[in-house]
Parts: sequence; C-alpha cells; structure tokens
Amino acid sequence: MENKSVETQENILIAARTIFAQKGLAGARMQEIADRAGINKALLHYYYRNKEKLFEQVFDEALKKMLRPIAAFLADDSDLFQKIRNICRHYHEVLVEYPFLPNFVINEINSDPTRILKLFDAEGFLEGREKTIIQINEAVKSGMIRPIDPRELILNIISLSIFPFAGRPVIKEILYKNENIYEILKERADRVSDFIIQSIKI
Amino acid sequence: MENKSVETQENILIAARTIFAQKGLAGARMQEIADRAGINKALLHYYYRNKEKLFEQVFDEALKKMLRPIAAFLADDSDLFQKIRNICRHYHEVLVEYPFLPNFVINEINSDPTRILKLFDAEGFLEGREKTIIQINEAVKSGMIRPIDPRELILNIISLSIFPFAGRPVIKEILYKNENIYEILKERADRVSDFIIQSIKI
DNA sequence: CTACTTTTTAACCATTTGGTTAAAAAATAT
DNA sequence: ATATTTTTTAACCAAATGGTTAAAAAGTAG
Repeated sequence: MENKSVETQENILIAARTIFAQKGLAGARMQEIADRAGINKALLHYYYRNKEKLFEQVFDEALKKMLRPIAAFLADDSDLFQKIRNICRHYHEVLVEYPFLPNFVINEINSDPTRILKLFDAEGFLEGREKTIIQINEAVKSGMIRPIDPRELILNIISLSIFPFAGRPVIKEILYKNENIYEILKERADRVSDFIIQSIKI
Repeated sequence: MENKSVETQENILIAARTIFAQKGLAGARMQEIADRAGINKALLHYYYRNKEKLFEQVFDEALKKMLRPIAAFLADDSDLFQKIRNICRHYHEVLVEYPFLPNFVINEINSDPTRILKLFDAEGFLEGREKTIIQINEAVKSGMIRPIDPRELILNIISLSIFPFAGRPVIKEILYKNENIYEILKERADRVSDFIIQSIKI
C-alpha cells in the first residue's frame, strides 16, 4: 500500500518539475500538474498542501543536487585545471537531468531572493568559493595562468556551463535545429573546460 | 494635447517593462502596471487593448533593438576578431539598458516559440549567421585560429555575453555583493572578447 | 464659449484558479 | 472479514484578475 502512495507522490513531483519548468511558478496550474501526474486535484492537495510548498520541494531538491557537489569541488585540493574540468562536467551532468533548473533560479530569485541564498549558504558554496578565489590568485602570481580577476573566471565558467541550458529552446532553434540538443550539450562539457583552460593558460 | 497622450503611453511602456521583467507575462498584474505608470486600469486598457498586446509590444521592441545590430555585425566584412569585439560590446551595451531581455526570451519562447523565431528571421539574423560560420571555418583552415566548431564558438560568445545579465540577481549575490553589478557588467565587454580571442587564437 | 480628447471613477462581469469538503469507492493489510 | 489507507468524484467557495462600461470631470484647442 505504501508503494502506491510513494509512487503517486513521485509522479506528482515528476509532473510538477515539467510544468513548473515550462510555465514558472505563476504560470503553472495545479490542475495541469494533477492531469500530468494522472490523478485529480483533490489528491494533489492531499499530498502537497499547496502550490508554494510543492514548488519549494521541487525547487530545493533540484538546487541542492546542483550545489552540493559544486561546493565540494570548489573546496577540494585538486589543481585549478582539474577543478575547472570537474565543475564543468558536473554542471553538464546535472543540467542534462534538470534542464529547467537555471530558469527556476533565474525567475524565482526575483520573488524571494533570501530563500535561494540561504540554500547557497547551507550547501557550503561560499566557503568553497573563497578557497578557489585564493587558488586562482596564486595561480596568477606563480605564472601558471594569465592575469585574470578570480570572480571573472568563475563567472565565465558558470556562464559557459549554464547558459546553453537556460537558453536551450532558443539555442536549439538558431544553431542546432533538427538535432538532439541534449546530446550536443552533454558532449560539450569537456570542450567547455578546454576552451576556458586554453584561454587562461600560459 | 497629443503630448500628454504620448507621454502617458510612454509611461505605460516603461512601467510594463519593469513589471514584466520582474514577474513575467503570467505573473504581471495589469493593476500593478497601471499603478506604476501612475494611471488607472481603465486608462491602461484604453491605450493597450489587453495584456498580451502590451506584452508583445514591449517584448518585440526590445528584441529588435538587440537583434538588428547583431545581425548587421554578423553580416559585415570585418575580420573575425573585430567581429567578436563588436558583438560582445553591442550585447553588453543593449543589455545594460534592457537587462530583462534575456529572461523575456528564455521564458516566453516556451509559450510561443514561433513568434520569437519569426523575429530572428525578420531581423536578418540567420543570413548573418551563415556568413559568420563560413568565416570561422576559413579562419580555422587558414591557421588563424585553433580548430573549433563554428556554432560552438558562437554559443560561447552568446553565453559569456548574455548569461551574466540573465543570472544577474544570483551573480550579484554570490560574487559581487554590495557592488554595482551594472557597472561591473558594462566594463566586462572587452574582457569577454579578450577571453574568447585568447582561447582561439594561435 | 464650444467641441474634442484625455482621464478618472466606480461599479460590474465572467472566468480562472487555488483550495476545501465530505462521502463513496477501491485497494490493501492483518 | 474488518480496519485502514489511498483515490475518486463532484460540488463548492473565496479571491484574484482581466476586461468592460458609462458617465462625469478635467484639460486643451480653435
């Protein structure tokens, strides 16, 4: 009996991910989520008190899955180039699974900035960031890489990894029409790190 | 008399830009737009028949301002590196003025992909793209730049230029807290093109 | 002053939507 | 078989919202 219940809840979450991703929090309809999960609205509210709670669960879950390993990579002791490769690869892996995540973050940070930032904090992202900034500065000083502001390098890594997923529908139409964009993006991970490393290495 | 009318309509557009940018099409409220424009809802509907029409006007106007010059840069005869510099600079200039544009495009392409793509077409973006792809391939063949898939290079340029604006609220919090992010992004244009050129040049 | 346009007011409507309720039905466990 | 949990049905509610209407008021031009 419990199986069925768990299965239904899982179906709800899967449906919610899709709908929230397509329409955002405001645009999503509880009825549509229920339909897609193959249940009715009453049951949907039976398991998830309201729209906000449902959204929060879907959102927090996905964001944690993204941030926790990134924080770990930032904090570990591998050398800079390896770190860049790890991070790019992880971004691409998770985003192939949760391609809606960037839009979630981008859209919802406007409505409640603090909640998202708390998640960054909780997942240890900020400490890892400090450590990596120091590491980049040292790499510059030791002549391993060209002079670059650490935050700018981080921003470039993030931009190259995330934007193609955030803008995926447009990208697909203007650059990769009639191709499997997910395949292309998945394969891109290592080329992105090469592109970055090529730019900074001496 | 006409002045007042035009001024009111302009106020509406300014207000609409802000609200649509913050809340998206679904999340925006006509009442809120009216309030921000300093008028009432009846007058808002008097000038713009309905929400969709208003959104369309705001959106199309901004996207054209973005695309038309990009198309021109892609189509002109300057050498590849100069082209990259022109494009990065233009993206940054327009996006400082319309920072909401990327989110607009990203969000609304889901609801009606064809309308946006028509705009790309109409603004001559696609022809410029073809010409630039050929140019990149030739630059590779002539040994001017490292081997790279032209579409991937274009994607990297777009990602580095646009993502920082799309993700601006998050970026600001995790990297540039307490700083003027617009100033930082504006200054970034030339460093972005340097980063790209450094990566591909031989 | 008169004619015309712009703006306001305020009530009003239809629809959508999130959410509830309560009872019946189905499924499952013991 | 009985008790418990899960699911459905269907009606219902309150609030929000896009949009309308019509008449009055204010502003403007000739």
